[in-house]
Amino acid sequence: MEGLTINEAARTTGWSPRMLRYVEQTGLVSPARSPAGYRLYGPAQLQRLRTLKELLGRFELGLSDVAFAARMAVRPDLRDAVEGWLETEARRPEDVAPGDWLRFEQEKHEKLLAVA
Amino acid sequence: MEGLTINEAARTTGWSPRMLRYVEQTGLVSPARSPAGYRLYGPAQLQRLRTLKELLGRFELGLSDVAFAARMAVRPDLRDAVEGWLETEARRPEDVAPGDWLRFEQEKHEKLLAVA
DNA sequence: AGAACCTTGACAATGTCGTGGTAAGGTTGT
DNA sequence: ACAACCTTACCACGACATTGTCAAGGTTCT
Repeated sequence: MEGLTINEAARTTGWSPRMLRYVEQTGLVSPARSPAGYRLYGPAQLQRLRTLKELLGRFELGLSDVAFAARMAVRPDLRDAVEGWLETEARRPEDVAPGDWLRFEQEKHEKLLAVA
Repeated sequence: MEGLTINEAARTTGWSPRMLRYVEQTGLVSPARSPAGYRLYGPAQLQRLRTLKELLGRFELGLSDVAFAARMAVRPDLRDAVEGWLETEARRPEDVAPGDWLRFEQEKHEKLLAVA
């Protein structure tokens, strides 16, 4: 029995057993399994669970937010598309010649979405 | 009346008027206003609305996902904390000496969360 | 002035998220 | 064998996300 079982892990991380299963379901922290199927949390998982809790509390995030970030981290096409869309938001008309900036935006969006 | 009113914008973008108000509420696309308070969508907003629709459909995203990405784009502390947490996920024990890697993770998380 | 817009606000239906339970059944340590 | 675990699979509830629709009232165009 290499590692803590779910109730032990719950006690040392502050999550409930129920939530540990839910966190696993989101794909954010997945423990190993014993031959009989018991969840076995190692030091790495325990640490990740604690810091995850910190992260969520500090910024008022939901698990789904972090799960979405994870999805972006693993899929460059997603990330590029989202960040590309967001980049145009900050851009101001003053940055570009009066007649050009709209066409610029348009082509940029088209390119980004076409590639993705 | 510089720009399209909400129903006109709805027709050319594929969003419903109701959803255009909702999108505005999420902060993702905010039209200008006429002196009387009418929403006026310019070419830039229309383009952003169309590409936003594309983006959501192509990757099965919700507005809240993109809103969260926008929040990260605007707050480096949030972004760094989330990405820092995620980075450890990909890392394998083999990358580091057997006794060191856990301490390494631990310190990394502590630093990241302390700074944020 | 009257039709055809626009505004905000509210109520409603459906769906997902975050959590907690509970039940039926397998595993483990003494 | 028996207590104390564990597993999966459900039901449930409140909060939020996504849409629609309707009402009361202001604006615009002809």
